Amino acid sequence: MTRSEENYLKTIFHLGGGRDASITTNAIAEQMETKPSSVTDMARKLAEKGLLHYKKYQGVSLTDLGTKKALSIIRKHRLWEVFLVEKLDFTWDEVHEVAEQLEHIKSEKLIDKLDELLDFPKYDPHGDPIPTKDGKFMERDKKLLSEMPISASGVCVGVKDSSVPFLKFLDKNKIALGNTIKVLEKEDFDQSLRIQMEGKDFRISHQIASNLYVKTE
Amino acid sequence: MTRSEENYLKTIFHLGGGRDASITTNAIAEQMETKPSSVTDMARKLAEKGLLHYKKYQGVSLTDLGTKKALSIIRKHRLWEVFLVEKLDFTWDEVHEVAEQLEHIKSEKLIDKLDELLDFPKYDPHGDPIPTKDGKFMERDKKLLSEMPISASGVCVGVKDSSVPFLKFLDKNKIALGNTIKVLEKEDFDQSLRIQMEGKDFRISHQIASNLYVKTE
DNA sequence: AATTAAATTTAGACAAATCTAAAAATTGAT
DNA sequence: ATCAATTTTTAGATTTGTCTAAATTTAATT
Ligand SMILES: [Mn+2]
Ligand SMILES: [Mn+2]
Ligand SMILES: [Mn+2]
Ligand SMILES: [Mn+2]
Repeated sequence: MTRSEENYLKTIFHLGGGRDASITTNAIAEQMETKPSSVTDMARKLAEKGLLHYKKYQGVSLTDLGTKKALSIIRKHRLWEVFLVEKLDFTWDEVHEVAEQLEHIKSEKLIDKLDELLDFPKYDPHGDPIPTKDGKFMERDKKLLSEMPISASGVCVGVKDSSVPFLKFLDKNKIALGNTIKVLEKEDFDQSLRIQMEGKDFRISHQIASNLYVKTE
Repeated sequence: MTRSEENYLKTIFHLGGGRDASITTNAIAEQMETKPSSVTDMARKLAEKGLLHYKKYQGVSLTDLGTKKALSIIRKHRLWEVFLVEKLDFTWDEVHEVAEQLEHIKSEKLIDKLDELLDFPKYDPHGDPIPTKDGKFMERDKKLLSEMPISASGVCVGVKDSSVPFLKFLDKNKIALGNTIKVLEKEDFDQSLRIQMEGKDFRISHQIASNLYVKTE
C-alpha cells in the first residue's frame, strides 16, 4: 500500500466508515484537503484492491480488510505519539505532525518492539485508545465534561478537539489528562462551568467543556 | 526535498562525490538500481536546485549545500540504526532496511531528541561514524584486519561489507565489534589468517579479514 | 412530475519519477 | 587522426496521484 492509499483508509475510518455507514466523496475530500474528483479515482482503486465497498454515487465504506489496514495505521500513529511524549519529551501538541509521517514506516518488528519499549500502552497522549496488534479496539467509557451533572466528579481522560491551539490552551491553564474534575456550578446564560480541579476552582467556557472527555464511574 | 532526491544525494556522497571527484551517471545508476537516463534527469533537477555540480557528460559532484543535506540524511540513518539496536533489540543485520525508511522523516526536534536519548553516540552499529548536527564527520583511525602485520593486535571497530549475509556470518562466529584480535599467523598460500580472539584461536579467510576494520593505535 | 440545486463522476491535463529506444558525445585503440 | 565501443543524453511513453472543467446522477423544491 502506498502512503496515499493508507491516508485514505485512515480518513475513511475516522469518518465512521468502519461500520455500515457509507461515507460521501465530499466528506473525504474536505477532510483530506483534496478534490472530490481525486477521491473518486482513489475510491475506485481501493475498491479494486478489496479495501473499500464502493458503488458509483453511493459513497464508500471499509471492507473487513480495509478496516484491518486502517486500524493498523492508527495503531502505529498512536504508538509513535506515545513514544514521542514518553521517550523524547515532546509535548502533546507537537506529536501529531511527526506521527503522520512515522505511521507509514513499514516494519512489523519495529512496531511490536516499540509497543514493548513503551510497556504496551492502552491510550495515546490525547486519550485515544491504541488498537491491539489484532485490531481490537478498547473504547473507554467516557463522557463530555459539558454533559456532567452538577456536583458530579470524574477524571479527565481525553480531548475531543486535539488541535494545537486547544492543547496549548489546556497546558496554559494546567488542565491535563489524569486530573480530577468536579462540576461546582453550571451557568444557564452561557453554559459555562465552574469546576474544581487540583485544589483550585475556576470557570471554563462551554466550548472548552464540550471538548474534554471525563471518566465518571 | 523528496525522498528520491534525498536518496540520490546520499548515494552520490557514498560514491565519493563529496569532494572534488566527479561521479559518473552509470555508477549512480548501478548503485541505485535504476537506469542512467533516470540519473541524468535527476542530476539536472538537483543541479537546478543548487545541490549538485553538473555539466553534461562530465558527471556530478555535491555542492556544499548538497554535502550538507547528504550528511544530514546519513546522520539520521545512523542514529536510527543505533536506536533500533540499543532500544528495540534489533540485530545489526536488521537495521539498515528500516533505517532506509526512517532517515526520511522530517523533524529536526525528533532527531535532536533521539540523539540525546541515545546519549550522543559517535558510531553506528556497523562502526560507521555519525555526523554531528553541523555536519562534522569524525572518521576513525582504522585499518583492515588483512593489512595488519603478524603478532599485532587491535580492537574490531567496524565492517567494510555490511551486507546481511556477512553480518550474520560474523554473529555465527562470535565476531563482534569491541573484540580484541591478535594476528597469530598469515598463510602465504591463500592469505588466510590465524587469529586469537576472546581466548579462542582460529582461522579466517582473506575475504573475511579484508572486510573487518581494526583499530590499532 | 418537472425543475433546480448539489453532489459525483468523467474527460483531459499535469508534475514527478521512472522506463525504452534512439541519438549524440566521449573514450581509447588502432 | 580515425573509427569503434562505451557512456551519456534526448525523445517519447508510462504510472501515480492530483487538478479543472464539463457532464451526469441524485436530491430537494416547487
Ligand atoms: Mn494524532
Ligand atoms: Mn493522538
Ligand atoms: Mn545502514
Ligand atoms: Mn550502518
